Amino acid sequence: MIKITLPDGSVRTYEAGVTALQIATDISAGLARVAVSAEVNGEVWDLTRPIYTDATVKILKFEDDGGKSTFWHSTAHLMAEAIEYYYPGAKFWVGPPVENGFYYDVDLGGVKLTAEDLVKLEEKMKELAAQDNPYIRTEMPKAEAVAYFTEKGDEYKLDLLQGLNDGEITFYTQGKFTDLCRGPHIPSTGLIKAIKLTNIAGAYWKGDERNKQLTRIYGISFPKQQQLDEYLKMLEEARQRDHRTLGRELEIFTFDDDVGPGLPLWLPKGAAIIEKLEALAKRTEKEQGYVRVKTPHIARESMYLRSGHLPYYAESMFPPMELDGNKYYLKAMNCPHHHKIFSAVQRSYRDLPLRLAEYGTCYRYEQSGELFGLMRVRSLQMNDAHIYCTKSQFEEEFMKVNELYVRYFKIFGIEKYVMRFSKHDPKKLGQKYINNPELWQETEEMVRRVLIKSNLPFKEVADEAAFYGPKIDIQIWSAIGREFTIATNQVDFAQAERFDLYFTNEHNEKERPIIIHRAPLSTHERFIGFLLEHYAGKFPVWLAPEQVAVLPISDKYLAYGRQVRDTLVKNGIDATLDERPEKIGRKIRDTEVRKVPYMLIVGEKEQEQGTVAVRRQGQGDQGVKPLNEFVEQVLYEIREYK
RNA sequence: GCCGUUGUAGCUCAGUGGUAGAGCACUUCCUUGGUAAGGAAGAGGUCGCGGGUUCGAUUCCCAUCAACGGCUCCA
Repeated sequence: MIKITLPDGSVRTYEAGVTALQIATDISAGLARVAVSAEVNGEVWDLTRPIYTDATVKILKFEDDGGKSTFWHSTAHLMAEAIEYYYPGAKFWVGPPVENGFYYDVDLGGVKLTAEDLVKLEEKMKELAAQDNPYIRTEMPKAEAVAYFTEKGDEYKLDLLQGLNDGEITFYTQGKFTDLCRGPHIPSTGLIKAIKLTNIAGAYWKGDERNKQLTRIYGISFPKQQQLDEYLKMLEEARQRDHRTLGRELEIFTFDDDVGPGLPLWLPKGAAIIEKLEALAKRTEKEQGYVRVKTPHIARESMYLRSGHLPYYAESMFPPMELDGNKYYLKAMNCPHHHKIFSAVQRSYRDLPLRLAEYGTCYRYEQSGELFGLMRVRSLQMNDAHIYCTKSQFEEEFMKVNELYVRYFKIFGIEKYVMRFSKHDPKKLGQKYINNPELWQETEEMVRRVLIKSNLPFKEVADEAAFYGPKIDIQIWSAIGREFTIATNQVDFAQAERFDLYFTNEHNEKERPIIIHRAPLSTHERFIGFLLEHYAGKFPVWLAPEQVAVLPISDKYLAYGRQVRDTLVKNGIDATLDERPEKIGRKIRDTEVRKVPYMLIVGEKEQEQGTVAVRRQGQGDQGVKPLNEFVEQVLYEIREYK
């Protein structure tokens, strides 16, 4: 007999070999019906796998994390069965669950799938699901498995087998499909009630671009049709929130073929947002002891050879232009220019830390397939600054930059982000990273110390550092779920030497500064792209390109409307006047759609009393108040970043 | 860069081997209306660009550019 401990702490006794499904049935028939897998001693198991020892068991439903991945992984197998039915020679690589659904990478031997094929596969899957075939787990010795796939001529599964040992090789069969798989799986296909194959894409085998490209089919499935409907609705809402859609609708930015891919044009409203962001950054940086500089957009090749960027970055820089026998590059980063400013003047330890800030415009030749709205572009303006400090000042400076993120993120209400401590990979020293193992270790230790001291949650990731040092990246997600680095704080122990940067220390000796590269507000492009989605286009008052719209009831009150608008503008508020001969309902609607935070409705009463009828976007009528009171209120909100 | 899909009016999208349509937006006129769409008329496209097939291509084929979904790469 064995003891089974359930999540509520209760213990039940069973014969050895009991399955989680039997336990679930004992708890309730309803639970057994919706159970998809079970967590046995912390591992996710098949419901039908016998348990022979004492264990803690948690029955997983679809809604549980482990449950979803089991469910989706099983659906991937179901899809594979359908693929094998229509494309008998198909060879399968891996079919894991992902955040939303699953995919399977498959070699179809040159067959190209169309959207109609997906529908066809989907129908077949539904048919196979309805057969309610059980997923049957079998173990197999390695030699036997190798023989099986050798005969089948399946190099992909043979490759997978290489990494496995005897005793850990299991197969799963449902219906006519058998796959090498670690599992676990749901008990049978009948649980899968709703299926949607979402798209087809190419994916390099093992994620290496030198390898063959396999066909990847993405899909998602649910135990109930209603859940699929809700999911599709959510996708549609995300699409509405997409910054590319909002950017067009709200006239923030545009692209044009004649200008070129990845080169955004900022429309007046986009430019207005930029100005407000810069005002925030400049004011904050001034408070924190930064000084501003300006540098050209191009520089000679020699500077990028000196900085060490060319060997690492040449591919992602625009090709050089030749002038008088010299090569000039469009700058892809501001740091070398700033280093030159550091060395332009003799520096003493008394000058440090020196914090050089610039909203520099950079150009990066991103691969064409990488471009993505404003989030990934070829011309970008960075909230850039370089801090030159002594080793003993480093921790404090680095910490201050981290505090700056927190301060900014609070203003923008950014809560969903991950701080990533990006380290180097020792195997790539001398290739991707400057070859100086001791300094890597030392600086990574310094960064870790600061992070722990700042009490900020972070995760460490190898092989994500800059070539010149470790960094902290702040990761966010776009509306459609893509991950981006929104801000970065980097240590640079390499360039000071390359540029022969030094200051005179208190012992009258030359000493190298440590450099911090930081961009807490990212680039205008990525940050505004992110903010558009974050606010769903409804910018807070301080940041809105059009803060107040004055809407006269009819043109009899246009003169008063002008007076109100002019008063607002004189106070530095971005206000417009709707002079169209439209009805007030129409004016309100159009202004609501533009997502202008405040509407002031003015008619006879307001004109007589010197008041305005305030309407808040998305919230409706806020009542009447004197104009000067409203002005004070808006100025307060702007000042407080509300 | 690679795989796949798409490309018709400012936007969203119909449509066809015989040189094109809708809604919204735009312009003009009428309406002067108190909290999310008043009415009428009009203008606007060499159907992404370049070749080919054809008596004739926006439609079929090829190439190219761009966008989109992934992969690889990065703020």
